[in-house]
Amino acid sequence: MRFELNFRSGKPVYLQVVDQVKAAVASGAAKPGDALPSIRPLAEELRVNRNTVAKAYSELEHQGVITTEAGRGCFISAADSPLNKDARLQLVTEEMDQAVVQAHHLQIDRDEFVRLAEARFDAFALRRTAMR
Amino acid sequence: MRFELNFRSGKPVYLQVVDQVKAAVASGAAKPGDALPSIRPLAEELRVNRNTVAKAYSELEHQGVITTEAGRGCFISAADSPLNKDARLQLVTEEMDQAVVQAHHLQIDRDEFVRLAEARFDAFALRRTAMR
Amino acid sequence: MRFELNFRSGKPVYLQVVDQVKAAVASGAAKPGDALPSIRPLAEELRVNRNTVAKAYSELEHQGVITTEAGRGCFISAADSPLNKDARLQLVTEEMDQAVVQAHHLQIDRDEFVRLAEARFDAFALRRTAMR
Amino acid sequence: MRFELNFRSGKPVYLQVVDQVKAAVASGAAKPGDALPSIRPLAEELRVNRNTVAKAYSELEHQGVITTEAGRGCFISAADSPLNKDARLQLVTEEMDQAVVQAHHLQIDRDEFVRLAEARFDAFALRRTAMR
DNA sequence: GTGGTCTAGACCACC
DNA sequence: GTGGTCTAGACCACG
Repeated sequence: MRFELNFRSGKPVYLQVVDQVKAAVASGAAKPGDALPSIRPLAEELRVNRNTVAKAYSELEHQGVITTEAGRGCFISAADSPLNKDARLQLVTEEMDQAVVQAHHLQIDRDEFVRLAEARFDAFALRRTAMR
Repeated sequence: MRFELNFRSGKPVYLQVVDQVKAAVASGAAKPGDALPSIRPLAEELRVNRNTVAKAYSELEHQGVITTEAGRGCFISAADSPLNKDARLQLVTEEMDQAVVQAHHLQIDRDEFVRLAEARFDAFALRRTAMR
Repeated sequence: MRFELNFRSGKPVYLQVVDQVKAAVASGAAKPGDALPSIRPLAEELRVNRNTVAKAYSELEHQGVITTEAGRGCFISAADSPLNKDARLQLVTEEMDQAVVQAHHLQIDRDEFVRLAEARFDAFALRRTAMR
Repeated sequence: MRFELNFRSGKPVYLQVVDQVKAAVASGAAKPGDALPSIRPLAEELRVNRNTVAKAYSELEHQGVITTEAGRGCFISAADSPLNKDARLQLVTEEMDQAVVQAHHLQIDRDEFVRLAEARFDAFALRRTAMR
């Protein structure tokens, strides 16, 4: 599982982690029983404080998304069925709408906007394969 | 103009107001010249402090979305960002990246993502012309 | 960095701080990368509320003069305004007009005024190179 | 006596009037015994509230710069000797420095800055002759 | 320790 | 009535 953090978005980092784990579960990419990265290495990789990762995991446990087993690690709990395609598209649509709104205020036209969508998607895909 | 606040999302309240005003403008629900709700009554309606609404409006003014006239009120301004092209693209890229991250975690593929970008851009453009 | 506040000038305190930081940068006394005083100690030293200093720093960040890193501090940023040329000229024009008004009321003629513009611009440029 | 107001400077309007009257006295352009415009017409001309002009005049009276004679009007009091040239240049220099600082942050070069000084001085001079 | 958000309530400038 | 500035003091996110 890979996390993408944006330190400038104003959204608390621990919530970004929470939301990304929940998204992975919702899509079926993370399945019940899968292990999450342990706190210390993940904190180092993300360059955030251990407390921040711990808070995210604690919140996830509180929401019933994961269970922590002392000394062993954190695991995805037996969870709700993953969301169907429409529901997942709906969640991405909410993010996309934010980008559309920003584009309107900054006078970015349709061509540029679509080119940007392609370019950024490809840039992320490339980074992922490169890290394998 | 109707606002929907979520006090438990972790997203700052003033930013929720900012985003909702920007969305209203981008969707054509608010047009240049329209008056925004006055700070004090809106704060009461939303059950937040006056300063919180003031901070949202101040941020909107910094972003060039509204203009405030002391003693008169706040108004939607004619869209015309004073930022240069690079800065504008950079800001839209940041929003787009959030959608890309969400798409990856929810296993939305490239084709669907680009189709979504086109569809949402067109949806907003259509609503704006319909409101005219 | 030393600040001189005048509480009876009618000029908002936070704007006095903003202008003095900008002046320090323009004169070379503060260089890109330099840390600004932390908000709390500075507020104490200036005998103003913490929020007032925070507002000044927030304004400076909006203007691109500094960058703030939550939990670390505030730093002078590399000068590179994201505004387009028209907007930049417009802002300088507003400052220049205040000098012109003052000059007219104090009966400074055109030649003296232009010589003053050259002399002060050069004085700042010289100080910046000397501080390097 | 002509006033130039800047509603966007953040400086209270009444203080702008106060400072401009004091500048005219300091330069010798306004002499003891000279009448100031009466409150109501001036407020109309400047498009500000009568209270704002009244407050400026009250402040000037408090500072001993003018005297008001009920039913007759406001007059420059017997005043300090007007400032000499150097002192007046010093006052304009303070304003000019603000413009230089702004120019530095907005990457306006020397040529543009000097051209701007000439252009704005001429623009004001032109407006004044046109209104005669 | 750093900066960020929010509240409660004061006073000011302006219409 | 409008928005703007400032204070005092709380809690949060982060290192």
